[in-house]
Amino acid sequence: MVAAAAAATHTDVLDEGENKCAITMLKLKPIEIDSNHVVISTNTVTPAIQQSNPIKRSRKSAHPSKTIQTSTESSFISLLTKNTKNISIKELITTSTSTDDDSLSLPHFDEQENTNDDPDTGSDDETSITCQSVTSKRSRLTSDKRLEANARERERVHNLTAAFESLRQLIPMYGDQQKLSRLSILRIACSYVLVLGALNEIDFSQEQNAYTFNECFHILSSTILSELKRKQPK
DNA sequence: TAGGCCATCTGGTCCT
DNA sequence: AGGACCAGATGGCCTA
Repeated sequence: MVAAAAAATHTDVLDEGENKCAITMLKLKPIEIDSNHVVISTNTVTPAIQQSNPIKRSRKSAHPSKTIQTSTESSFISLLTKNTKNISIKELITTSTSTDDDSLSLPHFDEQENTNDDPDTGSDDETSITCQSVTSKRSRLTSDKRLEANARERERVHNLTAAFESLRQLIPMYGDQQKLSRLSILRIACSYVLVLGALNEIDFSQEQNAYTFNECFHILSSTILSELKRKQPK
């Protein structure tokens, strides 16, 4: 199936016989979709994805300890930029660096007693006062809530990744060695929908142009070729 | 080495 | 009110 689709997509213009062959092959694809499109499941796919890519998982798992401070800093500065338009960039930098310890590397908990002995965070110069006045307007999550939210967000993104992987396996020109970006997957999938629609005499195009099958197939072939050009080594 | 891509964290906003 | 969703920021990996 993959090989057949791959062969077909390397020919932009097909004659009648090849078209019939392509139609026959492409008609097999919806059957696969019908049988597989419900594979995605929050409870089943995500663990598989997590285990299928241990290198990335382990690599990314080491990420938070190294970047939480800078990430929080950037978010903090961007938040300050949003909320306090009268603060200059220089002041923002001063604020972020003057409180660069626990106050930035960890969330500021509402119910946590701020009996911090740290002289830096305890210093009540103008910048720290400004910082406190800004942070008091924000709704902070507790550490447990923050971790739970992070876990949910990871789960959500993992599901998204799993859905992309599932979609990638359904589109033509997918080989085991093929690596397509999410954007490429979406582009090819859109073109593929046009082809499937043409096969069933349904116009899925946004403009309702009623593309012919040849036009749809050409669009699909062009899309695949253009996306592969981005990936394939020269 | 620059750029593309992705995972993760985070805070804000929307929805139920 | 809590969870889902979203966007911004950041760093790591890979490739041309």
